[in-house]
Amino acid sequence: MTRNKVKLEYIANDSARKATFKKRKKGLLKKVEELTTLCGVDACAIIYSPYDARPEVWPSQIGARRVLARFMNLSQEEQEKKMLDQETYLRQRIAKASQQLEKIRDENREREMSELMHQCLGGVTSLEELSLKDTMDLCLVADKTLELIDKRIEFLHKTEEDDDD
Amino acid sequence: MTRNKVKLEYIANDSARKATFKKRKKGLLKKVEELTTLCGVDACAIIYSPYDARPEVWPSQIGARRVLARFMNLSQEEQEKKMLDQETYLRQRIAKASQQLEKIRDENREREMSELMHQCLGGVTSLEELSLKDTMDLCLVADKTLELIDKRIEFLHKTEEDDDD
DNA sequence: CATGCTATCGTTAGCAT
DNA sequence: AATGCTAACGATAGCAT
Repeated sequence: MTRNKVKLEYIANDSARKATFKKRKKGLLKKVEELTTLCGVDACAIIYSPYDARPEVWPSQIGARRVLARFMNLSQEEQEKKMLDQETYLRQRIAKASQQLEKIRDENREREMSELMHQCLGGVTSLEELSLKDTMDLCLVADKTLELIDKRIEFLHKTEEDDDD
Repeated sequence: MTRNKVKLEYIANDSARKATFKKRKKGLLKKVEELTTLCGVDACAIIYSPYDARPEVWPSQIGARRVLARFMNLSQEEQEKKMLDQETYLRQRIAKASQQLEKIRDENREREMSELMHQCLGGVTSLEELSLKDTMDLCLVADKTLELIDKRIEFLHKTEEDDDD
């Protein structure tokens, strides 16, 4: 069941597409209902499909028209400002994923350099074998480590003073 | 985490409500995007909230307007026919749940009578102790059981004939 | 073709940072 | 407040009837 991750693309098979449509339409309307109930916001949904002459509308003809009236009254320019269109939406998701990737790369780089530093200290690796970039990044990690050691020393001194009191 | 099932009602706490709104709005837009992509249907969503002056709109100003134009052009009467309003939606869900309940009750009743029949056959219970309704239902179960036995006998006879061939 | 089932996957409430 | 995390919950794809 649901063995292969569903690809997000048009379902070619007619009956499978209709079945998925019915299920997901139902799920979507439920979500809209929950959102408006839980958060007290005004929303509507309109879904056109080849399976019905009329669109599916939520929450009701009246409710939808009220929301739409608000929407249609906004000037076109005003709307464009806050509008989250599909391209913007996808760009935001890509940007976020890229950020996460970079963060993970940075973390990995730091771990590498930390390991390298310990290898150098243990004499397994020699500084002469390293590229310029590796040497520089190694310096950063070494600096960080020194800072940590300084803080530790300071803490231990403070503890000693407290003991004297 | 999510210890107590979320009650479907307005969230009184301001910050919790806002947090839930942001999360669910995002999830909802994703669902709309998926539905249109997978099933090739025309849809839009518009969500007003107290957190933004402008509504959240999907898929875009142009796309939403195209769907809305279709919708607004329908006569009011035509719309009412196919409209699934909130009350109808809830009534359908209640009706379905009631059906399931009744089905389960029937099944339980049949199990009860089956047990009762075996008790009677074993002499644990006497037919004199039973109400009219119980007796009648017991008859139904007994009839069913007899049918099963007849079928089994028929099957065994057939098997015997086959052995003779 | 519609409906029901359920393993699997996606969503999110509550918490931590 | 906003963001990230994750256990728990809900939605649903594929199948059976």
